[in-house]
Amino acid sequence: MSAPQSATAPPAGTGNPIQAMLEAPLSLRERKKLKTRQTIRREAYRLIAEQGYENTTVDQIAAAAEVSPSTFFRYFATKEDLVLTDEYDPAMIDALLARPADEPFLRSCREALIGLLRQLLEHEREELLVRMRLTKDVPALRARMIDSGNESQQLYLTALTRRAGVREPTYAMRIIAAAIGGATTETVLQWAEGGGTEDIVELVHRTFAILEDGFSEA
Amino acid sequence: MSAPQSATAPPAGTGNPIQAMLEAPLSLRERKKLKTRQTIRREAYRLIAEQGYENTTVDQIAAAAEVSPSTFFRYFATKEDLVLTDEYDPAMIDALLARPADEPFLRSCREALIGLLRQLLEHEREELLVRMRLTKDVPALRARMIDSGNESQQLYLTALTRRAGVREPTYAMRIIAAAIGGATTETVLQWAEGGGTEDIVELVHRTFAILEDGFSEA
DNA sequence: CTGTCAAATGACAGTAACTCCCAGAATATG
DNA sequence: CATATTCTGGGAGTTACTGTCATTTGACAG
Repeated sequence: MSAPQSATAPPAGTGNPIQAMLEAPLSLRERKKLKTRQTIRREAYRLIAEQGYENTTVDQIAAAAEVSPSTFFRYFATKEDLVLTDEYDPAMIDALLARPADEPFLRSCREALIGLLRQLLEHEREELLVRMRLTKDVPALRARMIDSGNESQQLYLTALTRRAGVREPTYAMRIIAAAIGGATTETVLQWAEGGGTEDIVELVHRTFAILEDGFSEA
Repeated sequence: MSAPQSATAPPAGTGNPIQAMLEAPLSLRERKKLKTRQTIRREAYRLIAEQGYENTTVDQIAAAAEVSPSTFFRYFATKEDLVLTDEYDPAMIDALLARPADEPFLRSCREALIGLLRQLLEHEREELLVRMRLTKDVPALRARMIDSGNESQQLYLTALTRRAGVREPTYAMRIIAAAIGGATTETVLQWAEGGGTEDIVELVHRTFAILEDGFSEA
């Protein structure tokens, strides 16, 4: 292992919430942890690409990353978390709340989503695609992905509630959040199924157009 | 176990898809299987009510139902299936396709859903409530419930596709199915959360009203 | 550089959901 | 009654995950 090049701070960030974490001055310990995490994930993706998700065991991944199985679970609570852990949710809420309060909610959602996707595409397009494709194909992952816990639905609901300045969401808010959540999740999955060749911004526009006109197309 | 009353056909059905299964002439073997299945499920629900879902093991359930663990898995592929297996999906598709083809799709969905719910409420209101409450509370269940595999989304998509008389669903169909699926799932869960005290038909009407007017309420 | 404390790791044992296989029992069939 | 088919129980094995404890590693003070 090479020696650390002193503990001075790296260059300042760009405001990208994902990069921000990488730019903070990290202690040796933190750097090691980050490195371990990345190694585990990288090796996992490699093995999964070779053998498939179900055929790849945690033990194999741990061995490939040269950590003990115990350590694996200290970094990822479950095997599914390897693929599903999402660092963007807070960013999405911020983006939503940053929109003007008098803008129609559907438009706020559309613009926030597009903004976030643009950032993601720029920095981790490939990883995003792999993850989405796995999410679509592996039942266990698909199930947990759509679970309201870490899912868009909860996120839209939070934004709606805060924007209205109330504590408890109304019935209408819940339904709206559920519908938009379902539609946007499906949008991203569709993009992944097409191999990422389609323009996702264009897809998002189509999705929200459908929602806005009350499904009159069907 | 009481003797079968000869192998002649029982009285004709009422059109209820659930009763229909119970009315078919069953061989001894079939009747035993059905009974075993019911026993397992009943004992499982009892234990889960006492101890919670996670604290109840398959071995306990098997013991209570007086079958071997092997047999349990022959009847329910996974522990989750105990709660999640749905016999109504085909009925829902039929109900959807039975609506006039020129009716707006949203209205078809609403009416089909209401019709199905009315039947369910009449015959198994309590079981439905318990299941929905579990589905809302246990993360693993909530996740799989919302999974497109056995979920309304897939079901709406099928109906939309067949009605349009095409093979492959269009992009718009997928988005519409996802949105309606999300909204209706949330509707039923909300009903369950309220303990079933609210009028679910009324909730369904509210949900579809929101969808129809393009979320202008938010 | 040294000693001390907290955090990270690895080894181990254990649990629970599931799978596979095989022998024997129950049911269907002629 | 005889035979074929299906169902069941038992046992052995795999895998994801949990908890505990001793050892190691990095952080920090003097």
